[in-house]
Amino acid sequence: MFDVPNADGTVGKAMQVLDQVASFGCPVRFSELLSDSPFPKPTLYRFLQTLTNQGMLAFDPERQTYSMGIRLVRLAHSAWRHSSLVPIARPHIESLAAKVGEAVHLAQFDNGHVLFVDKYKATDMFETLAQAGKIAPGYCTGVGKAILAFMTEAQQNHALDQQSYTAYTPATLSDRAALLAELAWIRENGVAYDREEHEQGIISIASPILTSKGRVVGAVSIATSTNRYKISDLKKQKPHLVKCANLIGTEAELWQVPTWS
Amino acid sequence: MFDVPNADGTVGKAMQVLDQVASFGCPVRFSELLSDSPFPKPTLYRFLQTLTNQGMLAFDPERQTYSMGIRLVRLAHSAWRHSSLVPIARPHIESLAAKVGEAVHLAQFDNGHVLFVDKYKATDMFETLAQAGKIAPGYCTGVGKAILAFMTEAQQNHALDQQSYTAYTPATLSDRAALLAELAWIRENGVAYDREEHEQGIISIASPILTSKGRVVGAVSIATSTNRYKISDLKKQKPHLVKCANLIGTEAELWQVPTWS
DNA sequence: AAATTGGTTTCAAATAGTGAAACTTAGTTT
DNA sequence: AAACTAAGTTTCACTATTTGAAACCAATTT
Repeated sequence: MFDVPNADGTVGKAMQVLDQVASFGCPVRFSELLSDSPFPKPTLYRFLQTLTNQGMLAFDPERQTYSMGIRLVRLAHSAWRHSSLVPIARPHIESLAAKVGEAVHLAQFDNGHVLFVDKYKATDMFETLAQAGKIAPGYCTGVGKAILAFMTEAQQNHALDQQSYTAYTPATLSDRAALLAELAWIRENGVAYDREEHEQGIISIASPILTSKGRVVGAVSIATSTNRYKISDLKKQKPHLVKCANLIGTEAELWQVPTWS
Repeated sequence: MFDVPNADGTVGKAMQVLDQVASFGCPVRFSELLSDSPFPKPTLYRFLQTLTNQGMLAFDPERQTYSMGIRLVRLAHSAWRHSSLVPIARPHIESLAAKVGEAVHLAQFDNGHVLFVDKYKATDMFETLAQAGKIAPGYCTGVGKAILAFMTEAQQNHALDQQSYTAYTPATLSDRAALLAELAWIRENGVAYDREEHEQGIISIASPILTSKGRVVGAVSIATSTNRYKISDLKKQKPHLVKCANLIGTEAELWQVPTWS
């Protein structure tokens, strides 16, 4: 007998509210949230109060709007430094970027989405901060497909249910069957290609990062523009990319936390 | 009649658990958390489960440890971009840094602590990411004192209660009375100085960022080392610093959210 | 002055959280 | 190998918290 999906009690609902505010991507008024909320007025109201009290949301009394709270920045700092692959992967990412001279991305999976946790572009260092934390869909990015292909069946099913299959470009795999076929191919081949499936003119090659027990923990990719390279050029980078991913994978396992200032 | 401080119900407790995990700063086992937790075993256990389910924590099944979850990175990205002063302040911070040739910091207040949300050092851009999200005490940093001095009395009292008054250096103002006197001076003077109160050899001048209604929303500082400059040199930068803070303050007010990529 | 909209508070009913104790592994020790 | 121990998980009756319909309180608008 099934009970409703997975509400995770009061805390789960509060996190749902957090996500909702985040999804607006800008300061938002109570009534705007209410009109798009599964919760009744007083319930939503109390959640907003509690979360604001807690610093997870910020309330602008002049404008009467809610936005994401500053406490999240502190907590995420911790996440970024200790839980993500960033500290381990950094040096490998950098040297790969130096070697191939193209943008290298590091991504992890979060609730059906690909979350970019680091980005290294040989030419400019500036975008990094703005990029870390960005999300992209799983089904139509190199890193996304690389991760999906190596999930356990249960994880994969769950994740595939969460995809929207929007056709961003003519090349997008826009249904589950097409994606499943592609994933099978990726699993055999070891790496995934993004053939302008998410953005016109952008292609990439991505490799999953696996622990020795075969658990996927993320993916690395080399991304470039069709102006400069073709998929066949990216294929040549496969050995470098895979080596980099393997290094990160094995190190992630041995990892003992550093006291990294 | 007082009831217990401010627990904010179940959600508040869950956030307390989140903070506790963050405070370890490294992957941590259930028993380590338990031995330092106000909650009984099953209660803590359930919170950890829920938070992990929600992606606010990450559980490493191989090592059986908890660390901060990747979902926080996504949420904080939103916070950093939309709720913090960063997007408004960036250009002003950069030009100030270029003008004075020293490190410029942008900070906001979070639960008694100073939280650095951006840092610009003319010479290297690299530290920025590692620095954003870092925290420091309020009572012994330039930015901290600048913010404290301009809070409402209620906010200030609350914040002063949260300070530890640890004497990091001989110059630290290590009790509430001394700090209060200093804050009065700062309020008159408009800017705060850090005379090696937090770290030996590091001094700074900091200005609060105020809205037109006089609400403090953060602070900017110019920080340098005693090897290069003295407090009297920093005093000369006061007009530049204050101008920068004012620009940020007025813009923060007019701010209409951008659809910033 | 009446009506509407946006935000806040009340309060009894219902639900979800609590934690002592019991249980299950996995790892030691005798 | 049996007996002990420590770490993690589950149960279940008890209780505290959450819930949301309805009422209330500004501000605006008509």
